[in-house]
Amino acid sequence: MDLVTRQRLDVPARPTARAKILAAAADIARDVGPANLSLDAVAARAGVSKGGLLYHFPSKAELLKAIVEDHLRHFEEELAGYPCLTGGPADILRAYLEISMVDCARKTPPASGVLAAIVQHPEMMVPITVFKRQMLDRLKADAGEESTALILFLAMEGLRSMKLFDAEVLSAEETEKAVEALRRLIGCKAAEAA
Amino acid sequence: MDLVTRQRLDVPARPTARAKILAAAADIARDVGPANLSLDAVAARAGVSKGGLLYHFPSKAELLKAIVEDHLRHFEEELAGYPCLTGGPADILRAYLEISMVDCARKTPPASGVLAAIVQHPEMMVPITVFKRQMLDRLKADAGEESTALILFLAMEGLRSMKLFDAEVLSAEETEKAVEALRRLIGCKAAEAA
DNA sequence: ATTACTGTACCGTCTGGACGGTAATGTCAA
DNA sequence: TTGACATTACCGTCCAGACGGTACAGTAAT
Repeated sequence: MDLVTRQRLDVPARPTARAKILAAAADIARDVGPANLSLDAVAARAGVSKGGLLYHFPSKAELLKAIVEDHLRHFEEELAGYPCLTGGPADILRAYLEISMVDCARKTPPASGVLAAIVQHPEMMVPITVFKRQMLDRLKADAGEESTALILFLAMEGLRSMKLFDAEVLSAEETEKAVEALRRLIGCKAAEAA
Repeated sequence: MDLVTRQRLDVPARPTARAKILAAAADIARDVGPANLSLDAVAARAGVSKGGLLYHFPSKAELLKAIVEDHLRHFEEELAGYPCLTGGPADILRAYLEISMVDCARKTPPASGVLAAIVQHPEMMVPITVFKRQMLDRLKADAGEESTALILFLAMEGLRSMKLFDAEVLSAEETEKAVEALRRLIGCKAAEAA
């Protein structure tokens, strides 16, 4: 079984190396700024040699691509694994809201790594844009009113961008209040539809 | 020569060089990715030599700082210059919403330059964060309900981040619908307060 | 022996920015 | 008026260092 197949099947023989490198990249990006991410620094932080790093990721672009793909896959998985309690409408709205929140609350977000990928290779924004678009479509299909989906989506994107830039503009209380308001918005519209 | 450009920037007697450099930086950042902004490229695009560039901005960091400051100042000026029609409550909410929209609709947004500054020197996020926080406080003070200000703020941040990354997720119609919904939200709450 | 890696040494390129010019535009005293 | 010097605005070259990536020798397990 070669490396590529194993990665695809999610069955790493030594799961530590790849995962450690990805985590290290996010850390470094956060520390020195997403534009100043260097392979040397990532290798050092991950506890592997540069040769080792380049064995797993044959180029910097590949590493950054992997970060983006991991990020997207992870979000998708969490969303798919979210327990749909009611089975009724607005379930996806709710799941999206809650998953986005835990995603934002994560202590070491891989977001800085994603940011590094985007600013160094703008074309890596494409899969992210596609993902977001599909997400919005799902929200729209699930929402009673289009505007509900739009507002929820935009507000979550706002919250996400804040985390992305490490800008703690909203206090924890304010964030909670905003989420509460959005929950009300979703619930209200769902009740209308029912 | 360029009267329009000169008027947009306030004081300088010979504003051409400085303004051209700032504009060139935004263009280059957009073209090659915010992380790959180089002084050589900026100088070439601006039609000045590298020495000339470094005369106006003694270091790359100074150039990036100037981009951020210009951006913030510009937004603040537009907001201050917005005609307050009613003189009543929710005026700032409305002005913030409309100014944000024209700011987003701008054909050549300097946003890529700002992004370049942030990702190369994360500490440059600080003044932006402060600005956003003050903005939010003003919105909260003007809003009848706190949640209204929060939702509006977050949604606008979401829209802004979309433009920042050149991700056209929402169509023009969807954007308009979202803005309409937000206008309704503001108007409704203002009427309640009155 | 092969596979699956690690570690090191090195190379070419790019980049920030230091530096030494230079031409035009004041500024001011004689 | 003029010559002497100062300042402003800019040019073009050079260089040390950092970076991405390659080459290759080594190793431990299968």
